[in-house]
Amino acid sequence: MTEEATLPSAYNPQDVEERIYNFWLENKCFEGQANSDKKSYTIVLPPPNVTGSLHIGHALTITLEDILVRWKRMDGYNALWLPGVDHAGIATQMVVERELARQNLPDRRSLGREAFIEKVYEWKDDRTKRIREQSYSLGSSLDWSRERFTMDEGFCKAVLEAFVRLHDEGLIYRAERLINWSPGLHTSLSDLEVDHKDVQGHLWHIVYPVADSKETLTVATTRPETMLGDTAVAVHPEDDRYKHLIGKEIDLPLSDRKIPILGDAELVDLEFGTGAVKVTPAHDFNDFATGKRHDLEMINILDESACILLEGPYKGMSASDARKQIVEDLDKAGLLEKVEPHNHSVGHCQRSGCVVEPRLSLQWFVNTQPLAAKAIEATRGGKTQIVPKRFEATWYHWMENIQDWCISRQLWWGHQIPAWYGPNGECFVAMNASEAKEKAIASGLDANVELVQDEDVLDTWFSSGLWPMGTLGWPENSDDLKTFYPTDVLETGHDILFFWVARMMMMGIHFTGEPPFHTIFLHGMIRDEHGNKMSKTRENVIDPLHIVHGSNADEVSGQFKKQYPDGLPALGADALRFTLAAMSANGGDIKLSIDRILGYRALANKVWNAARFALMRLEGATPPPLSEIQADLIDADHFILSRLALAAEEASNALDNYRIADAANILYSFIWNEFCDWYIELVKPRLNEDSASGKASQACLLFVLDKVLKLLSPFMPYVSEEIWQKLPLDKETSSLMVAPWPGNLQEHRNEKLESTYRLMQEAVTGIRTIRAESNVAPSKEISAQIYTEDENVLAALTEYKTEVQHLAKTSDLQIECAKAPAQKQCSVKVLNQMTIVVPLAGLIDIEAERARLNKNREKTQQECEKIEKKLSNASFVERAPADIVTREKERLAELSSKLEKLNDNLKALEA
RNA sequence: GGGCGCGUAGCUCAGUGGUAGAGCACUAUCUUGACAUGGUAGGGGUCGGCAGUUCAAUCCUGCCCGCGCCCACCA
Repeated sequence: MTEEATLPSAYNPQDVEERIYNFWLENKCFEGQANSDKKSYTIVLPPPNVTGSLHIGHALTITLEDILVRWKRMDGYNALWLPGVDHAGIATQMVVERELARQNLPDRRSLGREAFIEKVYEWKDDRTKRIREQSYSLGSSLDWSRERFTMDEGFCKAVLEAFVRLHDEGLIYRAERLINWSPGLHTSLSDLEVDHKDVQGHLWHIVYPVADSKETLTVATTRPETMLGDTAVAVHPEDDRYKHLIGKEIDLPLSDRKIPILGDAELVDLEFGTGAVKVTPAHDFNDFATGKRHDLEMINILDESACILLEGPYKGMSASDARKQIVEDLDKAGLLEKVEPHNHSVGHCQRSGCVVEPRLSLQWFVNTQPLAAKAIEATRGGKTQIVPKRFEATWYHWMENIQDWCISRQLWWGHQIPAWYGPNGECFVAMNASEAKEKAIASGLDANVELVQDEDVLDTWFSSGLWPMGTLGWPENSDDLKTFYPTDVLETGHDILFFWVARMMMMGIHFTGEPPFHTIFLHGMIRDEHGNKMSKTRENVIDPLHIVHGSNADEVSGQFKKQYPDGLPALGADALRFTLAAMSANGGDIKLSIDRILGYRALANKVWNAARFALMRLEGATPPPLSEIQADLIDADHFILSRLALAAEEASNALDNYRIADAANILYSFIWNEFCDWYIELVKPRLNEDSASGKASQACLLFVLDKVLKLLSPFMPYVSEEIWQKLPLDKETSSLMVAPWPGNLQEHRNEKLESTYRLMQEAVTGIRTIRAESNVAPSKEISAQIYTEDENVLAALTEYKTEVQHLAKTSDLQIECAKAPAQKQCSVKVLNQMTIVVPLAGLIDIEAERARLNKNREKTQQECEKIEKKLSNASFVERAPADIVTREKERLAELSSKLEKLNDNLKALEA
């Protein structure tokens, strides 16, 4: 045995991962080639937010995308997987502001815009580095030479270009509207950034006096404080209780104003509350629409922090304080009729958690309907498919009901809106200040006019929406854009289907005429093993890097402390990747457990040891290629080759259909249950024989191992590469990760051989079962007899006698074409096509044997009756397909014969 | 209010119109020269309930029960 051919007895990822990753980097294995002759395959990584570090969800994204990209790269494609980070406007600005506060540094406003942005850039650089290193740790084959950032120079250009063009086309406009406002963050939000939560509130019934009358009108509201901004009361025009009041006025309590009573069938639901609704157009979306319909005054009563703005007793109070005070004042005045508990849904800011206020303000919007129409067309027409298909329903529902998108944010961190204003509010949208000035002059403004740029920045998702094209060079028609655009697959969590994927589809199609990808591949959310959301407060977070590199006792989350008080060992990137891949079925949520990862770590170790075995036995020699020793292969070899060919085909098909979990499971069971459990055991006696068969077995073992490593490489890139590098093979490439994908091994398929070879496996398992049930030590050689009445079975078993003897440890094995004679002092196993008899003189426990036979007999009897019943049903025989009927008949014959043998043996036992 | 999904072994989940599966856990046994992160064998399921379609339903249809998620401006 040569020194270099030995492997340690257990796979230790820590010894391997960093070295292998650097090897790939040095060999530029990850880089896509612009202008390549090969067909391209492109995925852009969903850019992580620079706010933080990678969590387990990112690990899933990276795993699934890396598997696809590594597979396609091996399969001959010019693969590009492009990394980058997202500036994540609101989130990052918030995190950095919090960080400044934590360090007792001056806050954002005292720093000023420029200095603050500088601070954010420091944060961004630090985080980007960290995210990059974390990506390395997971083994991601990202093309780092093409790494992008949503605010790098080229990307800024893309964003400006997109904004200016959409504006020129009339698809971006500025308008005063009611928008979602975050009083905590002092910025507008898009509809999607508002989370609606059910809140237990109240319905206050307030008495509104009708002007110049003794009558009153009681309104019901969940927000009494907004009555300061009421500009009407609405009733249903058909409501007999109130319709005589329409056209009259209300003396609005607590305000010195009169407001009209109107009839509005759209706003008012006769059944709800009192049937009379106070209308506050500046603070409620429905009321806003009503205000538009009736041309009502819109009174803004709240400032940007949601405190009362109006002069008077409530000025400066927060909305909730004002509510208390107003309710109290109304009560004192005898105007509070009653208060009912009432559940309703309240919008909360997705980032800060504060209650979102509808706020009237001047903002920029995208007219999304024309853009969405084309995205719908692309998915309807099949140019872009959504996997899994069930997400199409939600996709269409959302796309078809899309609302205009508020894209301006009152933040500092982000792409500043390329609009400049003249002294009288004239607005000029341009790529830069000087172009804006040109436009201003062209419009007739003075040449010395001072223009001021819009202070606001764009919604982060506006820039992310340009990610696939922008990262490849758009708006320039760059080589990368020509080579890699449209990209192929957009893989991401289904939670950002609307936020991100929909926007990319709309923007991509609008600007390039092509959908940015042909497949939208969505995965689920990762939860803890009980299905709970992972969160710091629950202490159930699994940090991917703690899995990969291990973690000490302090780093282990609370939930795992009991189980792993000393921390976790390094389980390796391969184990984590394989786990995530194997559990990712159907785009469903993943309930992740450490146990599961441990199980797949064992797979890495299993492969490692299979290779270790091969290397030890090959003793450094390179066997001839399989093609040269074809004639010396025996059925054991042909069998595993055929099974390998099937596994390779099925795994490739699964990948083709985005069934990553299926592919992983196919490989797992081939490697473990077929290659290791059967083939390696079978090949052991032959490997070091000095014969043609011995040489052939070496060649075959190595051939299968090589293919296994290739198939496994996208899933477990590290362990497979490390082993492959040590194999005595003539290698096509310097790295496994760029070696050819063994998708087509059809020439090795041999289904007929597989079915006869299974008889050998059945015989072995049968003898082993008898051993186990009769407590015969595995080390003890026994003798056995196999009886069959089928010539073909006899021939097969005779052919594979050596294998059976070896695997079942039977020194004396007789195979006979006869009905099994009834024998005493024997343990008997009756199978469908054979009966196995193991003489156990003195060892046999008659009672246990009888119980076993009886149990088997009962089961067989039941089966028989079931089939007999089926076959005696005339309509079954008539209407079921012929092959099903034939199969049932054959089974019945088999089972009856088995039953007969079982009865014979039971009788013999009594004798 | 609308939409989507789930309910299969103790747990986490695959799956199929015609003989119910995996991993982990469990039981017994074995340290044999690849691997105890292992080997061998075993136990364990009226496939949520009810009805329908069908020769045949865990699978298709409907209803019901339980549980998730998404969308929606329900004063």
